[in-house]
Amino acid sequence: MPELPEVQAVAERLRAAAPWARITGFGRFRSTTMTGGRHAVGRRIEAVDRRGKNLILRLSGGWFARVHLKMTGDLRVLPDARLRPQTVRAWFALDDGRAVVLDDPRALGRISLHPEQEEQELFRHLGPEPLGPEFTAAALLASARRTARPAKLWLMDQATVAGLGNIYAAEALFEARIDPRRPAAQLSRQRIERLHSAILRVLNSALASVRAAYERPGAFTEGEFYPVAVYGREGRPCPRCGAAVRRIPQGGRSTYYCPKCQK
DNA sequence: AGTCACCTGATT
DNA sequence: AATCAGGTGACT
Repeated sequence: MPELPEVQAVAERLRAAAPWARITGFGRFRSTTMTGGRHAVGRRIEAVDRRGKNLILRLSGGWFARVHLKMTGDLRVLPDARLRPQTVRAWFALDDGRAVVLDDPRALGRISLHPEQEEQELFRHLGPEPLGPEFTAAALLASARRTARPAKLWLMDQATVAGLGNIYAAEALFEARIDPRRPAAQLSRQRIERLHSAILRVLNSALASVRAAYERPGAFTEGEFYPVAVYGREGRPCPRCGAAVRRIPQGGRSTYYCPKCQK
């Protein structure tokens, strides 16, 4: 599921479940799924934030839970902790009977508990929030000049900008008409400006789609909730020029792009 | 800078 | 049986 827009929607949906009761216990699928769970017991959730693709559950008494959904995770509230699907890999039981659960068929998602002083260190490797004030074309240009990597791999690096993944990196490059294989350091200032605004457009429009889908149960399982131009569309016509969309391996995963209009 | 391990399930 | 999957950190 989750790149930045999906993680943001998860955060917003969780916020709607406030006010929170106290955490009375926790459970986990394996010891690696959640670490430090005991530090959450007796505390209350005070806020839900997002940093890149991470969720932060701020707890009373100066602690927080960092949740990473990885490939297939979802974090939500169930009305009854005892009625949890098999794919729930970790949960916090609340004293009103509800539970906050990490539902993750693939079991790659992780939760860890930390004192608030550790937050800076924990997220030190993350670049600017793309929808925040620090993400400017100038900052993106400076980052591009410091790397030898192809544009797509550079964009997916969480140190470049926090929250883009395989889908939205490909979509932003399509939108900006940039070949994903082109070394980032070669991109002109004008192209970087185009890319910067493409990232904002793609993420904002995905966010609108994801929010709409969340208000309609089942929308995610129906497949297309975001109108992708190239991702997963190998061989289908480019919506801009009609040429066949191509799929190439980059960094061990698939990149989709239009060979005719991305230069 | 590139590859692999972590996991499970869907698809070919 | 093999390959692929919206992620990332730990290895060569």
